[in-house]
Amino acid sequence: MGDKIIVFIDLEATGLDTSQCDIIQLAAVCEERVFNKYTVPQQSMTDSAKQVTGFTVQSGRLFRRGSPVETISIDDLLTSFLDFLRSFQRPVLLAAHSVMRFDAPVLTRVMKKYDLYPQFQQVVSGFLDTFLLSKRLFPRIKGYSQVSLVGKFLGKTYDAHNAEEDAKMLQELYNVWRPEKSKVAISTFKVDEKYFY
DNA sequence: TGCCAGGCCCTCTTTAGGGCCTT
Repeated sequence: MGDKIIVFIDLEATGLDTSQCDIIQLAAVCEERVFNKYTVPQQSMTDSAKQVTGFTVQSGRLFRRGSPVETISIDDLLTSFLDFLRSFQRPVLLAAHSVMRFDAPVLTRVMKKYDLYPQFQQVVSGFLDTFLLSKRLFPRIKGYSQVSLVGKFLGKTYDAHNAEEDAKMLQELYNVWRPEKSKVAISTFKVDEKYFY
């Protein structure tokens, strides 16, 4: 249980329904190392997802705020993500804001769909939910959205809903918080918890 | 199998329920 590697992740998707949404962008950050890939979703985006993320699909191409974005297949995206995680040479903890509500169920479902879940389980030891963690660390503050936490603790605004920026900001927040191990442990969940499909 | 977090805060509360937060 010594020092686990924490990889901060974020994903943008076609909507909030974890049982069926498609991944559009997946980013992961660990210290100076960065993973960031995009893929064209198979299904249309919800109106609110379009509004929030700024992504659009036109003629099978992905755009963010009107600019074209380089994409790869979802299969390649997932495979290269696993390669990135494996490069740390030990099981990693995936940290994201509300990971238990959103990122973990989506990743679990999609990994299973592409028969990559055994590999995923092999390299990922668990999930750290920074939303739950922030509420334990700072029980009396007003808002716990990532944007408000970044504003409060880092004193800055940023390109929210760009997965890479979100993941980087999350790492910065964590480094500023320097949470006790016990509070981290309480906000950490095993990969194969039964509520993931 | 069947279930879809989860713990704290607020309030039209304490014999409880809904919102937060994530796209």
